Amino acid sequence: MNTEVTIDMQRASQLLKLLGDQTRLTMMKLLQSHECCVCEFVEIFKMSQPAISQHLRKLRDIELVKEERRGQWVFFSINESHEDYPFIQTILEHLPEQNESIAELEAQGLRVCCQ
Amino acid sequence: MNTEVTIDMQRASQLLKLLGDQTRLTMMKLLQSHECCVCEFVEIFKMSQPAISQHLRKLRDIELVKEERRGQWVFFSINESHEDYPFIQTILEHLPEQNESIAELEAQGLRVCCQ
DNA sequence: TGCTTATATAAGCATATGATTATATAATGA
DNA sequence: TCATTATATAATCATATGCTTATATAAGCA
Repeated sequence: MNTEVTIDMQRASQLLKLLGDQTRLTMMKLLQSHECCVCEFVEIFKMSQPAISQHLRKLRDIELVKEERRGQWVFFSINESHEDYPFIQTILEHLPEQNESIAELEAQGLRVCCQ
Repeated sequence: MNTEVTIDMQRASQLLKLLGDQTRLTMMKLLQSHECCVCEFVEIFKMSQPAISQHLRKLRDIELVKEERRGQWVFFSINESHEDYPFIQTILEHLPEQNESIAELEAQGLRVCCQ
């Protein structure tokens, strides 16, 4: 017995199912270190815009990510205040950094900055 | 950057997808503290024997669990030597103990012992 | 040997999932 | 205002998933 907060099984399996898709899992890992907008994900994953939006919607529906419109773009970021974020975080910690994808974007001049 | 071993994204999402089913996730948590045979799981989950066997097969196919026949019964246990067991373990640590199901089994005299 | 219990596996089926295509909405800028 | 760019959403579809039913296999026991 320890003092850690546990998460109920139904909730846990729901979260794991969402992370059990390689695209969404990679999105979450990426978002841990960088905010990204939809068109950046489209580039990174070489996937259609609706496909990307639908993955992001699933992550947003259970509030794992937050969205914020800035001009034309909608930026997504990790919701660190999520009740289950500590759980999510320990999972993501085991995954390799995805900085390469971001670096590629930058190299191609496709990284979106809107400050 | 830390010294932790990471697990590639494809492998990670495959494992998370498997754990993203409440039955299999609960099986894994149970198996962490108790070996169980198929008929015990049938009782615990109130689920058909083929359904249980099929979940166990998926867990066994990627070697998250080991099986061992003892007489009529086939006992399943966690494969702690699995390359990715540390990853699995950190996930399971966040989940509530499932001792109650085992206790119920024992109360009903349905716990299988074959020594 | 034949019956019972435990388990595995195959086939079938309903639902879930993740993509595509088409279209709507929202912001920007000429 | 109109065209362009970014995004969301709806409809559709192929495939994956998880269950059921039916059946096969394996061990124990009378």
